[in-house]
Amino acid sequence: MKKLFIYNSLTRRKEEFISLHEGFAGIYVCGPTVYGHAHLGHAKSYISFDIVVRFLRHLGYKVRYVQNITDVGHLTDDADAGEDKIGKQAQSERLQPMEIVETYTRSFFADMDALNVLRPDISPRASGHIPEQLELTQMLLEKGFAYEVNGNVYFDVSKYSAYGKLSGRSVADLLEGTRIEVNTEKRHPADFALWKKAGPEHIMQWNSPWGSGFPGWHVECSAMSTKYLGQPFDIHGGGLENTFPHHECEIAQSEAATGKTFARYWMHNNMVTVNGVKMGKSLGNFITIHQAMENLEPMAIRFFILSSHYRSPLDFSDDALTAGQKGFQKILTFLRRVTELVPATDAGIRLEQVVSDYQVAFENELCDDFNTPKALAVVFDFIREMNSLFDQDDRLNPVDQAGLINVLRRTVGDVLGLLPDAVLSNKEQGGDFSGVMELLLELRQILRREKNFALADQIRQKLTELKIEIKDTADGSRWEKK
RNA sequence: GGCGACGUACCCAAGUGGUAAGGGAGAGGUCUGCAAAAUCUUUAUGCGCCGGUUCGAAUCCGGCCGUCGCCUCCA
Repeated sequence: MKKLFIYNSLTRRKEEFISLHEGFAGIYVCGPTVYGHAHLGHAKSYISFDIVVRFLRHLGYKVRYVQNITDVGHLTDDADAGEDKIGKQAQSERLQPMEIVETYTRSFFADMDALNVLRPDISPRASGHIPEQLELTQMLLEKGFAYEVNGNVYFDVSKYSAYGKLSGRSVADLLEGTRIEVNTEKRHPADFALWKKAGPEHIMQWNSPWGSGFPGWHVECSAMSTKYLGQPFDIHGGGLENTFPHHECEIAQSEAATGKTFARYWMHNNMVTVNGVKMGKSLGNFITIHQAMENLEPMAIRFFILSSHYRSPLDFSDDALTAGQKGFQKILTFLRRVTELVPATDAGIRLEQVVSDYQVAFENELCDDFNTPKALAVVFDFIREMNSLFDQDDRLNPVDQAGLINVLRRTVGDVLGLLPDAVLSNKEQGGDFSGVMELLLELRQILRREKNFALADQIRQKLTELKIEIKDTADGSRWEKK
């Protein structure tokens, strides 16, 4: 198996990835809180981790990918004063919380499907794992890492000396200049809730040894990740903005409770900005994936996201997106060209070596912390080389043609996920009116032969307006739906 | 105020010590009746600014300027 290097946020270094169990990889990624439609930030995050999963599989790992659905406990505000996001949305839409959860969970998966993000193997819901969360909380109480006050249970940060090891903060720093309001119940302002007492206004609440309530947000990820992946497990992923406090708290809870390492490699993807400014719920400038897909095809969005590294911030601007759209189109055009080349057994050149070199180069880039921009550069270099070759001699051995199509499907398709069936079938010739198109092209050939270019160009122009592009080549005309 | 990133051509974006990938846009050539597609050439003696280390720095160190993130909900 090839050596894969991953930047580990915990050590702030690239490290060789060595999975806990040879040939297997367990990965947990913080999933969405389903109280609204997914936005471009989700797209970047889940596409980034989709690449991780796809590439691990490509390398031969058997991957178990767990990504939670947060449907309870995530508050709108400071952990002591806020409302439950789901509950709040339920009130404003006058629906049951679980209706909200269903609606936005389905919406989330629909968007992810459109972006060709593979579904996780397990999508556990927080509300479906209350016992596991209670158990972890209980364990922390028993071991003295937590304390109960008035039906609330808090993690005692002062008992866990490693608190801050992921985010590089010290508990002392947290006291200075902090915006955490002092809650008299808590022994230390940095202590965080494992279990919250629920007032009557809370629709979602469960019985617990400390009265009726609901779990704190951080505890779900600790409980569900280790339930399905064990502890320790290989990779924990999430958005950079969750490094603190969310991930820091996950580590504290899990490692304090069991005395074992929680996750071995931490991966954080960077944020999305829109025209240079942060895309934030509070700023009201966030673009949903659904909105973005009104103007752009999903694969153009995916291509654009992959054209920058996952640890770099990405700015969505019209110019950049247009460039992405065109770049992606170039790959499709090439794939079509290869598919349409007429195989010739007497082809002089064999491509086995160059195809295999290409695949190795492609893999090498991704082995370096999933460097998708470089991998794409390898793809484009290869395309240029092949195009140049076919411009001189378009005879291609059938074995090479199959090999070429295969390697593109494996790399651009299976690993980068840029060739979903929808794209391939959409771009294929045929369809109900292909006969009509052929007739039209034939007539146009006659016009051109008679040098009636005015009329021939008019037909081409009209078709262009109908999103059908005509290309006149030496062997005749071709058409393509745009 | 604390912690942390980043600043590369007209735009996007790789590159962490050895002499600036890739995509888009622009210019010119090939092909074409013309387009489109493809292809070739070309567009940063320079990588925010100023110092330093080094035979050699976009890459390391220090200072400054600027942008952004986290510390409060966010992927």
